[in-house]
Amino acid sequence: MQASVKRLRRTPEEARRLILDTAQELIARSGPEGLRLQEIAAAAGISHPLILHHFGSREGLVRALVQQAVDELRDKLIPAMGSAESSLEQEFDQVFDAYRDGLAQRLAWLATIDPTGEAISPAAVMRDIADSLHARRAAAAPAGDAPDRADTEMLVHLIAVAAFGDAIVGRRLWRSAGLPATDDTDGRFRRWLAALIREHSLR
Amino acid sequence: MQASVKRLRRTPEEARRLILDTAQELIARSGPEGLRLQEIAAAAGISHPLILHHFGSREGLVRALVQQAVDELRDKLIPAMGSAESSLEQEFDQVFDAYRDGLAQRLAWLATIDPTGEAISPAAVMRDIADSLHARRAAAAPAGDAPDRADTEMLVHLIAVAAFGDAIVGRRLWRSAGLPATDDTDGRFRRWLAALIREHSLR
DNA sequence: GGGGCTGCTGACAACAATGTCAATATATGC
DNA sequence: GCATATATTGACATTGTTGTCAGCAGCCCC
Repeated sequence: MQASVKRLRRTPEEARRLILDTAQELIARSGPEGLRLQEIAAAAGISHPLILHHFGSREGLVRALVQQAVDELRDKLIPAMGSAESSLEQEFDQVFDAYRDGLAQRLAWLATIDPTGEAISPAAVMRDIADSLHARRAAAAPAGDAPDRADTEMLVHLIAVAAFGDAIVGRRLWRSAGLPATDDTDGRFRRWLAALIREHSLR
Repeated sequence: MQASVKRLRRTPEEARRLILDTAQELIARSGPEGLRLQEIAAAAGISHPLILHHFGSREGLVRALVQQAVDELRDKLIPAMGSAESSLEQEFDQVFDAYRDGLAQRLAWLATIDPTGEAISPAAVMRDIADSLHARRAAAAPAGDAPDRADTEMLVHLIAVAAFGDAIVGRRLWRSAGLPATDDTDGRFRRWLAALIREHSLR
């Protein structure tokens, strides 16, 4: 009666991709707290030992997940803050939007798993970004009045931590301030911050 | 042989306090991921059913934990940002330090447990803080040039999200920027941000 | 000092989670 | 076609975790 379903055979890369993507969807929906192999397997339409086959253990899967989150952030942040053409406001939208779809939550999860930050190699993402931005600021500045390199580093840090914090507790804080937790409020904050930065850059 | 140890009998408040405090220590040390009733009980020197007796279920304990984290943040933030006497730099130190000892991690944990922010009542902490700060700014401003209320709200939001984000991913970002992840770097960032705010407030 | 309220515990129940293993199916190379 | 490699699975083992329950033990009150 039941037509025996043909068993799929993926390449290892496809299988790993499928598992990681499904796990991320589940995390984005209900948080990393209740991440179970069975649940991932059911959502992906596979059996749970397959996950162990490809990642060795649950911990191996978690490592791959956080590593992917870090990579994803890097791949979004570099084009967002590195492009020379877009306006500051557009850049801010890109940076703030980079944390959407649960990426900020995954990074926060990483922070609770690995508080010291030793397990995951940070790479030199922030340095690259600071380099790029500093070159632009130097080019835009009037001759003989190049901005301080340290100033640029602080600026990059501020934007990074503010966007991250906003993604995680922003909406909560707006409600606590009596303001509507809407896209409009989010946008007003971004524009206000952009204006603050611009005002600072112009001295 | 074994002298039968006298069994302690606490008041319900004492018992709850003991359990919550030990749980927080464990979270601060190894993250909320591996928070087990048995483990808390062992660390507190009690039996694990006692936790269930006082909190009903594991979920009840978690609710109490996050509620306490929110309360703790409020109790630290209001005096930090509300005091009229201290300098901006001192205020910043207080705000940034408020997130120490794993409080930021606990709040991030709350964010992953309750992403929408409905479960925990936010109270009007941010509004109170904004009120207080706005009154100060209005008093300090020259007559007829009162600062915008919306501007103060944005400012409070910026400081809150930046301090929060810095507490969680700050050290990681500094390393990624090629800077030392030390108290000195933290302090330089705080002072830089204070200068930025001051510069803005003065128009 | 005796009785009752209830904080507290040990033992157990029930279940869920990760991990193991032998067996099967599918693609690839010859 | 046949053999080999390995992705995949069902069944099972093991361990750990939450939750239940009956009974013990301090403390208060009379």
